[in-house]
Amino acid sequence: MLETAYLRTKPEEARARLAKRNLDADALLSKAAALDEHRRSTQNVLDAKLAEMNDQSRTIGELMKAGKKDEAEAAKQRTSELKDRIAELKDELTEAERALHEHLCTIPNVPQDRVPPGKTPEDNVTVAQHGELPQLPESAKPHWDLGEEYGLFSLEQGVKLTGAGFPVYTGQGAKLQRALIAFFLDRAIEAGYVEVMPPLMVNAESAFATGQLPDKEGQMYHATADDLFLIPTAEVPITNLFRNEILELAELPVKRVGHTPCFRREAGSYGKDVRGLNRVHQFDKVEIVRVEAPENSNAALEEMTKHVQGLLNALELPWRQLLLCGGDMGFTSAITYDMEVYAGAQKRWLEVSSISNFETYQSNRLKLRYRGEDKKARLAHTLNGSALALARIVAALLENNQDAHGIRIPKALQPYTGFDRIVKK
RNA sequence: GGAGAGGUGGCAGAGCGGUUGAAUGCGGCGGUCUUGAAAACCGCUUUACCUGUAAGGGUAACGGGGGUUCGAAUCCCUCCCUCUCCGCCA
Repeated sequence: MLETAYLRTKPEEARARLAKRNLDADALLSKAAALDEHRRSTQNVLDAKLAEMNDQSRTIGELMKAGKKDEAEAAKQRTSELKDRIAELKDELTEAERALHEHLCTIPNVPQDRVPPGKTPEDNVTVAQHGELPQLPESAKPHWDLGEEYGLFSLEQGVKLTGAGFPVYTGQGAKLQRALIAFFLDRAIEAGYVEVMPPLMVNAESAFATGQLPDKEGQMYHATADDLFLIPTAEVPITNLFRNEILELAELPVKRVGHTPCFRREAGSYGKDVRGLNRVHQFDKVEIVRVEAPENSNAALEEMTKHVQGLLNALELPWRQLLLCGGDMGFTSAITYDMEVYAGAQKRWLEVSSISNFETYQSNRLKLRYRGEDKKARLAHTLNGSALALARIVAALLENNQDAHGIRIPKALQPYTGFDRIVKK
C-alpha cells in the first residue's frame, strides 16, 4: 500500500509513475487525496473533543477528591452531549480510515522511472540474454513425453490423488527435484542468505501484508475451517517474519532463503500454457528475500539478478532477462525482472524467476521499519526473487539435454543427483 | 480435546477505577570523574497519527475486539495466544 505522506508530498511524481501502468492515475489519486483529507479533518475535530473530555474528567476527579460531590455531579451532567458527539466522531473516523484504506488497496505500486510503459508482455524489454539456443532434431520430445518415457513424473497419478496440475515425481525424477532444491539452497547460503523453513499455511493477516489479499484472493487455496491459506510462494511467510518489526541499521541487509512447495489455484488458465509442468498447482521453489535500507534496494535487486543468472549458467540453460513493462508488472512491485529459460523442444521461453523490488509498498502494510543513522524509524524496502522455481527448470532441463542415450545432467548438479544421466529403467 | 493459571515498555517485574505512557531493577544512550577503563553519581531512553517552518502542542496504544463509567492497564463480555496438569499422537 502506498504511503499517504508520499501521495501528499509528491502527487505529480506519483501520477506520472502510476500512469505507466496503463490505468486512470488521476482518478485514483484524486480520490485518495480526498479520502485522506477527510480522514485528517475528522481526526482533527475528534482530537479536540477528546482533549476537552479529558479536561472535564480531570476536573471531576479533582472535585471528587475535594469532596465537592454536588459540583462533580453537575459536571457529569454536562459531559453527556460531548460524549455523544465523540461517539459520533469516532464512528466517522473509523469509517473514513476504512474508506481510505480500502481505496489505497486498489492502487498498485508506482513503477520506477526506468520501467518501460506498456500494456502487455509484448512491451517487456529484454535487457540481457545468454547461452546458445539448443538445436534439437525434429524427433526431440517435449518434457511431458520424456517424463512418461523415463518414468520421471506423472500428471495422471496426480489426478487420481488430487486433481489436475498436481504432479507425482518418481525415481530419478524425484531425485532430480531434491537435487535442484539442495543445489539452489546451498548456492544461496554461500551467497550469505540464511535458510528458513517456514509454515506452508498462513493466516489472513500475513496474506494481506504481502499483498496476496485482497488483490489475488482467488489465487490461493483457502482452508476455510481454520481460515488459513496455503502459501503461493515462500515470500509470504518469510517476509511476514518481519511484520511489525523495527530493525537496527546494523541488522541490514536481511537476507533469507527458503524452500517451500507453492500452491496456486491458477484459476482461468488454459491452453498450451498448462501442458505438462509448464503450469501446475503445486511446485517447489527456492525463494530469496531481502530487507534493505532504501538507498541500497536497487543495488540489491541487481545483485539478486546476478545470483539467479549464476544458477542458470551453472545449469547450462540458455536464459534471457526481461524488464517488465508497467502493464505487466505485479501489483505490489516497483520494478521487476523476469528470468526466462528456453525449452528446446517446445521452442518457447518459460518464466522461471521473477525478481522484484517492492520499495515500501509491502513494508507499509507489514509495518516493517528500520532505524536510520538519525535513530528515526522509517519503512524499509523489501525485495524477493525466485532462485529458482523447479517445475519449469525441470521442463527445460529435460528437453534441452535429451539425446539418443537418455538425458544428460549438468555437471554442477551431478554431486546432488548422484547420477550423470537419466536413463530408461 | 478437557481442567486450571496467566498475557503490562528491549528484558525482568509493580500497579488492579482518578495528572499512570505507566513504579522499581537490568540493559542501552549521553554526561561528570579517570592517563585510559571499571566503579560511583546525574540525565535521557516506545510507537503511530494530527497540528506547526520549527520549538512545541494534541490524540491514541498495557494480547485483539466490544462494553460499563465523567474517567479503564485496572471492572464486564468475547476472541487469540502462552504456561501447568490430563487425554490423544508423528
